Amino acid sequence: MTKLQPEFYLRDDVVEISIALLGKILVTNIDGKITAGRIVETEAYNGRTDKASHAYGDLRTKRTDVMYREGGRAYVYLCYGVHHLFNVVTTKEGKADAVLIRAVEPLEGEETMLHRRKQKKLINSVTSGPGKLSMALGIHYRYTNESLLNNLIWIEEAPKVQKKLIIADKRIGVDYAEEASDFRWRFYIKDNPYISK
DNA sequence: TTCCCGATTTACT
DNA sequence: GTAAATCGGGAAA
Repeated sequence: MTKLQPEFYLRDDVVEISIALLGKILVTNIDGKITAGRIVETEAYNGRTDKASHAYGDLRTKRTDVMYREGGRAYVYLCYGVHHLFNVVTTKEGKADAVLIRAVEPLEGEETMLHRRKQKKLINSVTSGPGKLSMALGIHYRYTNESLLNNLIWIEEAPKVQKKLIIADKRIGVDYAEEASDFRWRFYIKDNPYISK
């Protein structure tokens, strides 16, 4: 399989990259276990100008610093003190754009995913949400800033998803972001059972 | 240092 | 349907 290269992440439109990430394969090699899933749901966060983004208003702190770096690395942060949310940092250095991966469809390492999720049976709830997929794939916020060109967390090439199968809708959980909460920057593959609810 | 709260999930009533 | 879990980041003091 072919790992996505810097050119993919360095394109200048985070929304375009969010759409392009649908169908691609997110792979982790953590604790000696390979797990992989097909990306079926994403959300774009448009850096410093997006009220829903952690970098809004040029906010630059220890946590958000990684968003300002060059595309092609992970931004993972702890949400509600419980969940590790995985983002792909995109575009050029200084823009602070990122794509939240909201759901994947398991492809490899299902047993490991179930074990990490403390579930017995493979049903859609194993990876149908941003906190769930991180737990299933073993992604911890200690991996923030990790390069996606290394061999811990990476994304592999896969055929483009047909345009007619891609749905654009409002982002989830960003009601506080005023007009930005209405932007249709959430993208998912139509009828896929692993979409978050 | 204190205080508030979140790009969520799960287990309840 | 509602609420609890749980803790680091960021703002205020």
